[in-house]
Amino acid sequence: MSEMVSVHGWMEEALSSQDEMKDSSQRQSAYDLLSGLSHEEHGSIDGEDDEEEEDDGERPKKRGPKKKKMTKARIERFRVRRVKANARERTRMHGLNDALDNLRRVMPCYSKTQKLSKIETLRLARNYIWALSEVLEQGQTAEGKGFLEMLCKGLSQPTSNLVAGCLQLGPQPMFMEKHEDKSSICDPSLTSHAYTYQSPGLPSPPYGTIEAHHLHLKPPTFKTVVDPMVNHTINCTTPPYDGALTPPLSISGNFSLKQDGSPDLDKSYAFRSHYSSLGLSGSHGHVSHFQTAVPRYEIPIDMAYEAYPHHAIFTE
DNA sequence: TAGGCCATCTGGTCCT
DNA sequence: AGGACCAGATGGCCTA
Repeated sequence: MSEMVSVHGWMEEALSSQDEMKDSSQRQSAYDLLSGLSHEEHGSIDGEDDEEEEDDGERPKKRGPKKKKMTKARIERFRVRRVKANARERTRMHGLNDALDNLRRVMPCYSKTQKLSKIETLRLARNYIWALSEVLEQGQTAEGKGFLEMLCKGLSQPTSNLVAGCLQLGPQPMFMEKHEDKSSICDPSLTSHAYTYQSPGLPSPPYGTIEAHHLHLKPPTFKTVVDPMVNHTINCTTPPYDGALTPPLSISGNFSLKQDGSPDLDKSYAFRSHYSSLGLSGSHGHVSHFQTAVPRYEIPIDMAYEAYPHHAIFTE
């Protein structure tokens, strides 16, 4: 790798006189122009090819076929080959990035302005597949704590918050208990964020901000799920949704409770609620109340959850 | 300023 | 010989 360093050093030196080349394509062509020759090739131009040197006792003689002398034509061929290889590699990486973008679009949450990093996209994709498999195989619902936990497993806190925000749920206490640091703040600005789709609390850095029209909540698109709780079939196939998103619900909004405390799934199917402008008013009141009541949210996380089990999205 | 993320260049390896 | 793929290095950009 020292060779590579020297190559880069050589190129950088050559490039240093071209300060204005900020544009990557410009820089790329400069690289291509200047880097047509590898370190070794470069050395060979002047007939200093190691392979052809006499053994001076300091360097062991290398095995293998002797290298051909670098003629001008050969140098040119190498240069052209290197330039072409660079272009192919760029194209290949662009293809890879396009594929990643496509993957991002089918993730449970998608934002043009707040793109998941590559690694987080892959992790979330894995979790999403896993979570949906669980839904199919074990008849779980694609909503709520369990589903969210599966989605967020192994994700960074910002990504977890993003997913939670998109699904309008906060990471739950049990989920949080996995983390050692419980002294960190609970940040209902996340809830505020969820309400307004702006990003004071959600994982803005390093990803930027979320805007409502950029958020694209993508519910799972499996065909039907038999919900054991209500023993009827829910049609979960949701058409692509491009319209404005409705403000999210609080947890209590998403999971309305019957009078006996059991979840009223007829009223609380998360994704369905998501596309409805109805049923929001109740939760709005709660969220707003919470926000005004606890302006800075410097509460230990378990305390906060006890106090506001239904209204907060807690950060790690 | 450090750290995360990214695009790009590069040389090595494998395959056709 | 040349293309695809890969991983290391590097520098730029952005944010805390």
